[in-house]
Amino acid sequence: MTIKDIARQCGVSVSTVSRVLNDRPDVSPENRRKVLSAIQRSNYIPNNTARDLVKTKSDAIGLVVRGVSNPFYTDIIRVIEEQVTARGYTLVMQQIGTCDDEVKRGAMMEREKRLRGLILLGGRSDYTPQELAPLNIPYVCCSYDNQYGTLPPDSYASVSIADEEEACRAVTELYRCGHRRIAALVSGTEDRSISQLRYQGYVRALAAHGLPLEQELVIEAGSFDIRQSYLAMQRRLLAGAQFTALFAISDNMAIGAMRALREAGRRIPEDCSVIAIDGLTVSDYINPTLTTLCQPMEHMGRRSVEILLDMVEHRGGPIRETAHTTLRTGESVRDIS
Amino acid sequence: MTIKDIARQCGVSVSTVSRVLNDRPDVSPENRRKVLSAIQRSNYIPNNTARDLVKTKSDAIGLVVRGVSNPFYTDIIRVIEEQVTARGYTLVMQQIGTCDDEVKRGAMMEREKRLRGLILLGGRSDYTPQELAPLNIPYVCCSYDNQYGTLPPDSYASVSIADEEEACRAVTELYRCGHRRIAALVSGTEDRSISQLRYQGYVRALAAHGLPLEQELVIEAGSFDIRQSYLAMQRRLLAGAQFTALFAISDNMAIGAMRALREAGRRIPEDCSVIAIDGLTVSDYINPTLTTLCQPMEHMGRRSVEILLDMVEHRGGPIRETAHTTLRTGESVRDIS
DNA sequence: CTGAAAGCGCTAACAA
DNA sequence: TTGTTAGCGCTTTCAG
Repeated sequence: MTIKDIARQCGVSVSTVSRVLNDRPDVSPENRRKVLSAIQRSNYIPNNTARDLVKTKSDAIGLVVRGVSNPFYTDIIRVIEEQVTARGYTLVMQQIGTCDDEVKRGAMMEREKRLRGLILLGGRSDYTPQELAPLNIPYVCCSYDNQYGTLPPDSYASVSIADEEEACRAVTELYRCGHRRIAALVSGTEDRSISQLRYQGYVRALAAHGLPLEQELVIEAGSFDIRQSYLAMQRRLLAGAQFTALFAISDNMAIGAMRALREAGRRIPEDCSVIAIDGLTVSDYINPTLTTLCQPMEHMGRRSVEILLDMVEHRGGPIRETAHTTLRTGESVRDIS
Repeated sequence: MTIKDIARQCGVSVSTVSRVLNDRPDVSPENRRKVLSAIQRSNYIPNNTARDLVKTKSDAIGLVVRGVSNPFYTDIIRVIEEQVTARGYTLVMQQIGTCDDEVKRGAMMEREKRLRGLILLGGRSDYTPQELAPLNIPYVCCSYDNQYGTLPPDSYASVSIADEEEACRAVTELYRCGHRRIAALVSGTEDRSISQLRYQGYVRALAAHGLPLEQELVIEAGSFDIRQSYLAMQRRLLAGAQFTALFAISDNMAIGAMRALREAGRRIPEDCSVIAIDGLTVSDYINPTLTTLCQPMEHMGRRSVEILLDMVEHRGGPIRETAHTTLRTGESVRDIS
């Protein structure tokens, strides 16, 4: 079933059919009606491939997700998919491991799939202009920024929270509750990702409140994985680390650590308070419910798509947007002041 | 940069270039070398759109995910994406709400994106041949079967666990531990989805052990949502339901219910044991860790892709495969016998 | 308002 | 082993 068949059925030319297909005004009402009903009747759907070919562009938006197992992304992906589809584009998603290069992958997709735009969900925060050069299409960094890189600030688009600041806020919240020995659970302290940023927020908060930075209280899991977090915390507890509160850079990691704390006989929040950043749905149901700074995932996903399509459709340039978190108070933090 | 440019550069015809592009044997070593180096040099990448058009088929595999927020799917999606990409195809994913029609959506995608095959992740279990008729490409049902439908058993492919049987096994496990008043938390008892299947496993187990089926102990959340599960359980507890154990049809729902139990002052597992089906990663870290029948998600995702591509590449027909769960013993079930 | 015809970039006969 | 050429299904001038 092609445009030709429809044309024949209606006794008009393919151009006329094409016109009604593309909602052009220059078609007589009568012909439009005829064509429309023929399309309906024969269940015809235009061949996108042919369309893309002649228009020398596709309707594909790429999504490269880094660090797949991260449940934080699930909701954002949903929103992105929804928005992209709603705006008439097609989402092509690829997931990559934490060690892969999202830019290289994005550039490959750009050419192979003739992408119109690219969303990078999670990634490194230290791009150089050279690294990004292979990307010839608009892109937006979702949920991270380029804090450590050398991209000119107005040359790229991003939607993220102020990681350092929010981490500082989380730690300050613990401080406000009287905690003075506050541990931090991070992926890495110098991995050039949000882990480092949030770690620095922790460092800044300690400094701001006149607390010493102790290596004993910095726990590196080496990844954002729940199991690695569990194991790292277990090791550190075995080593006898003493603290009354824990700041975890992500909900998922907090959940892993909480099991280790529990197993070591440390009650939460009686013996140890826990606060995190992300705001996973499940965090509000675990025992105890987790106090966390919720990222506005819905908003972030939507804005990423909006900003990207604005660029794709030449309605706007690269915008860097900072979203704000909301404190969701759970049962995991105790005021000991 | 097109195939023509390359041809001109090398002083050969487009067909020759096309031949080396497609790794055909009938090209002289010299020409092949020339073309290859020209391609390299000019950083040329073939236009997939044009390829797809002439071959009247694409390299796209569709994935329709129903019930987006279900964390159970996250891992499977990852595996599916990995496998599909590894085999040289492109994954096009669309998520739909629980009320949307996955077949209709799949059929649309088939035509718009010229899909080669389709994976349906989650869906109804009561398709009729008429409903599936719009689908003219191979498809496989992942994580569910067509128990309630009228599709000829050898006409469709699926990879799933034996939901009813596994549910029966879960409930029997509770029975074995001495429980006699066992509640069930389901989405719906007659929703023609895995919820109904697992509910029937519950019913069968009760019958097998001579226990009465009591309406008071059947809790319908109306969805697979964690919050709805929490609220449903809360309502039922308020109504004064008495039971010593709970069988939840999914981990996610169990987690929601556990909070309600906790808040009602019922300790797990001392006052109420909980068992579920799915085996989410997070379930092994919550407090108490959840006893659950783990679905082999990795395996199921991989097999779905394998079976689908076997059909797409005409290497095999529709296969229905049943995977088996593994009991992961957590702390949520207590032996009271 | 309508139709004929020229491509979009590529593949695959078919001929040479 | 090569090149020529006819499409794949659609959009878009350009005439009428």
